[in-house]
Amino acid sequence: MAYEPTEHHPAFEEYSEAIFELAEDGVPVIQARISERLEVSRPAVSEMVRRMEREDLVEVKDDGEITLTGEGKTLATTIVRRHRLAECFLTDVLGLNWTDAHSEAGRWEHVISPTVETAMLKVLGEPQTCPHGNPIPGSGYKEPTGAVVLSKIDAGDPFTVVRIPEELEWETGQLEFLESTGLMPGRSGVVLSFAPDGTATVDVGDTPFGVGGPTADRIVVTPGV
Amino acid sequence: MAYEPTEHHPAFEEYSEAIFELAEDGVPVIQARISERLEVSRPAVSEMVRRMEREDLVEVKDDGEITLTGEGKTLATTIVRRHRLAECFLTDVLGLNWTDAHSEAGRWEHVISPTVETAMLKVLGEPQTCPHGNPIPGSGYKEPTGAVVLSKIDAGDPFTVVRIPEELEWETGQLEFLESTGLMPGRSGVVLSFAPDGTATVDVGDTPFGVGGPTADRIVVTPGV
DNA sequence: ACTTATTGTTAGGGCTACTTAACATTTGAT
DNA sequence: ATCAAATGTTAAGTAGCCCTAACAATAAGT
Repeated sequence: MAYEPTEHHPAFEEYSEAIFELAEDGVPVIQARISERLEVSRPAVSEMVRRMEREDLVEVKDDGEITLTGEGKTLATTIVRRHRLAECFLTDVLGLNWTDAHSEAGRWEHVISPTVETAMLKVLGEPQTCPHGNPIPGSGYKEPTGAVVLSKIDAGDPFTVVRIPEELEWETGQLEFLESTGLMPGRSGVVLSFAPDGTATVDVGDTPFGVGGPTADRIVVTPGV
Repeated sequence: MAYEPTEHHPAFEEYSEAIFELAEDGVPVIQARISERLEVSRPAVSEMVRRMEREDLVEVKDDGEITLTGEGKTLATTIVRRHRLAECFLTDVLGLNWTDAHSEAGRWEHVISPTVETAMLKVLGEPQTCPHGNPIPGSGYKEPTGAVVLSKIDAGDPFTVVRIPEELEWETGQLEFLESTGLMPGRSGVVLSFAPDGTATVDVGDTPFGVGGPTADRIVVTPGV
């Protein structure tokens, strides 16, 4: 059928999303970080940021920090919402695994229309988070009080997984690993020990396994069962 | 997430699909027809056909007729299959109407992976045609014997709709009209009369209505109920 | 046969989004 | 304070896909 481009340039969608998620993950939003996450060269980011500034999607502070404008935030939350909704849909309705759902959703997010979005929300019963526990913008989700990162749990103490931040999903192999070990939102376990380098050994039901320090610094959990 | 381009260039997918569907509709496959259906300039088609020839997706005969090579046909049927499967999915699972489903599917077809395709087939129970009655390539669908176009039915005789060819779906307003009148696959009706200009007046249950000659020349039906 | 319509191609551009190479600046660590 | 690492920018170039204008060749109608 007639070639139908997206309303907004797909690249603007991708960059807005990256900026939103970097901020969400607490990473300083500068060009270098965008370059890494999107795997494009720094000059490419430099150029795109200039264009997005011209289009009033972002503002760049004197120290280089990039923030989304109102319009930019609208675009970003729309894409993030569609991404996470698509992940729910792909796992719950089509039975895909975490890993596949994540990469598929990276394409779906640019193709989902408001009509489809509404229909998906209805079929799924208004979910509030994606399968990895990240909030669906606009769903009214509130992170449980007392949420901390896994590395803050004392050795010997129990915990319940809240969410796997987007930053980790983007590391190759990470989702496969977490899904295979069962370290996923809603699951409870116990921290058995911490190695000097920060590696945590945890038990969520099956065989205990190690979680690297940087990863344990990012996975959000609540203390207790 | 990292920007993931499609395996094949989206334009190649779009052109292959157009070529496949023109042939399916019995329209001579020449550049001018592709130009019209995709709503791009003739030079654009000229260039793309040259590129697709270079990539071994099509062959151009001396008289200008364009045919898909084996590889081209594989690509085309893949896209057409995903398009029609998506239409089924969008109507049956997400409850979209015909018109929306058709335009959405035009984007989905480029985004659906083999994994998702398999999952959709399963959820839908291996459908053989899209909601408009067009065969899903690879489904083993056989058009009913004795199928003819609506304009071949004698005035006063009953008929059952088999399919609305892709060519009509692409005309703006056509799907809305057909859906609103109920002239859709599986429905039976009676041809009340033919005007001198070929316009057919039909009755499929509600108020009788007229169907233009060119349209009646394309809608496929079987005689009888 | 002659005119008109249809079709395809060249030539010359444009826009988006990317690349590498090279350079300037800033930040951090010792 | 200095050297190295990190960051952003310029410049120049590429690929993909599109456009208009102009032109040549073919097909069709009177």
